[in-house]
Amino acid sequence: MATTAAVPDLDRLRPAGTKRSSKRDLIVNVFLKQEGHLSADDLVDLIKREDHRISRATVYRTLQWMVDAGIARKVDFGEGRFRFEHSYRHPRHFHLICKTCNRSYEFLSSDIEALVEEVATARAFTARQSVVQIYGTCESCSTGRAPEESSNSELLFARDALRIAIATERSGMEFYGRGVKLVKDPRAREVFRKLATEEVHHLKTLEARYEDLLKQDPLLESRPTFLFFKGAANGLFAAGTDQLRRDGVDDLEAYRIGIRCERGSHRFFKRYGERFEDSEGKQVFLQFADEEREHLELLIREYRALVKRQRLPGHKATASKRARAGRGAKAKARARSAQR
Amino acid sequence: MATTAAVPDLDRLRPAGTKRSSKRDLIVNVFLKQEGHLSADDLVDLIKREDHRISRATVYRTLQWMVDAGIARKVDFGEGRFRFEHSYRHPRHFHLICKTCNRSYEFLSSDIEALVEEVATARAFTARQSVVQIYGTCESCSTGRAPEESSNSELLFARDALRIAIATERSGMEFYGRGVKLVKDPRAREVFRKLATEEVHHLKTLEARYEDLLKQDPLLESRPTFLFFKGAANGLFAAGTDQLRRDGVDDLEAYRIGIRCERGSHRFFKRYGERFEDSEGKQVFLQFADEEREHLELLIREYRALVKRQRLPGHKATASKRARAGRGAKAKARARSAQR
DNA sequence: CTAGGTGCAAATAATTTGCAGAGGC
DNA sequence: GCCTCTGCAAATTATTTGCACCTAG
Repeated sequence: MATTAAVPDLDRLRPAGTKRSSKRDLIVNVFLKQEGHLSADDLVDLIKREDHRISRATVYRTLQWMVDAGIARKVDFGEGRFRFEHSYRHPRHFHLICKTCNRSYEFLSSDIEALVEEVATARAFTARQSVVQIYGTCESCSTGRAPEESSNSELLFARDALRIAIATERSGMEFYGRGVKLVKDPRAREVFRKLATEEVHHLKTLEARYEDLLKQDPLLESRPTFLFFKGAANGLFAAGTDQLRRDGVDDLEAYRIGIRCERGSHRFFKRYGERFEDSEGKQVFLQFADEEREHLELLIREYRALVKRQRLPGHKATASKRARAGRGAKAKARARSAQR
Repeated sequence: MATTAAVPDLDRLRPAGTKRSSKRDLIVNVFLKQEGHLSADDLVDLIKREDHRISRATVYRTLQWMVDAGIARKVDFGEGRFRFEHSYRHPRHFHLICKTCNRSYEFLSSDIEALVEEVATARAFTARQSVVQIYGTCESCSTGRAPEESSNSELLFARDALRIAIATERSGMEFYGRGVKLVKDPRAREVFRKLATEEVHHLKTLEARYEDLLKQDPLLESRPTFLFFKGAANGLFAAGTDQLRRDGVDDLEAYRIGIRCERGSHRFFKRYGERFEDSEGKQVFLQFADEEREHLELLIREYRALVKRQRLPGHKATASKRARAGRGAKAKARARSAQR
């Protein structure tokens, strides 16, 4: 759908000491107009239709050039030959490959990526790229129903990332809202109130963006999940809100929980912001990543200030006594670990 | 190490209407003596050394025959040609592939497998096989140190599966031990006591097997993790034991927790028992799987009996009242879901 | 004796390369 | 004019196949 995008800024990508060529341009354009995973041969056929004087070798050379330039990715579905997919505006992803109809379906799993990283770390292996392929039979082949045409994965990625972001902001709002009521220190209450308001603003921005996205494909909401990310389904602050519900959460504890959640959410916006190849989505996410980092820093600062204030006499006797006693060291250790 | 195993019962594997042949036997034997991932060409070289009159075509044909017979698996590391690995006594696994030295390392992640299954289910895709490959640089290539010789993955698999099984039994022991003290109904106490004893027996069997395994490779304990399975590191009953620690766990709740844990542990033994290609390990695991299923059934029976008994009058008024009131339906629903 | 199994050489199939001429900067 | 791009044909690489011959059951 509508990926008839004009040739991107190829000039930027063009490796040094390289010349423009009308044939290469033609091949690149034809390639970018296609959806899905083309074999070299498929592309040759398409090219021959436009200009039959372009040779097979040139197509091969151009494919290699596109891979080097970062426009295309070479993928191997175990067929004994390679296929090529766009990488411009297509996030890295994994594949479901139907052995019956030879179609392939894309997905991304943050959870699998995290586990892959863990395994690599455990084996002291420096992972540069990973391939996850699930071979089997697709829904339309096993039910006999017509295959649903699939939306382009950039849109799906944006949709899912936004859904997660929205859930995160919503849970953040709830978290800080609950915090305002729970926290005893007046300054802390002010901090929580401020952050709650910010989350509301973020939420509005994200929801507006989500609406925009839906306009690009009316069926977008009904399409299957592209980005799998378990922990984030209810928002990254959901666990924190649960913790706030527990008895005996004092102001310091509330800060610590907030710090943990903000850190997760900062990471989320940073990581997925970088994955967006669409510059607007990227901007929104990276801006939020920055803001979340500011929240994080604010919380840490305030946390420390509160620790200091509680240590001073003239406050609640019990609290300051505890702080001066054995607990002081522990709290410091926690604050330190909170910075990590 | 020591995989110079005699040719397995090839006769069993031999497809119907197939004739014995000394050349094929030679090829199969040479293949099975090798460790690691051979390309067809590697094997041809090895064969030529033994008998230079065996042709390339025969090697190819025999490799295909081995794949069909289930002795070998064809793997694709994206080199433009296939490699072959044993499947006899080698559990299915994933790969870390070093692009510098072209060595490949094996691992298995139950966690990744579970996520892969989830993704497939979400997309209504019938998964038959999945490939996970991590490309990058291995430890010895990035540090320059000599590569550690790796143990054969059958042993590593057995080691890790046994470790998990031992942790599971240990946690099961603790779970039932705690249950005995906590549970009020005398019959339930008896059930918990019985199960605790059984877990002790299991534990002994498994520990003995683990000791045997260590004899096969003195360095076995120091080798890196092969089977990654997060949830099971502390035993599949660990979470259950934590739940027992909570306040307000009544006898029924204790049963429900036990049912959940036994189900997980039954699944574990079944799933990994089937993966063992070593018949002894397989036997131990599958036998345990059966016993865990019996435990499971016992718990469900006893759970139901207790529900019934509590519903009868003459018992603790509060408990039976609750059971007769709104809670009855809920408990039934839980029992039903417990059967799944 | 007959269905497989095997060797050899030739066929495929995907991709790469050498080289001479064409074309952009 | 120089250096890159391109077409063409030939080379390379991994794997398969046709066919005549061989061998186990």
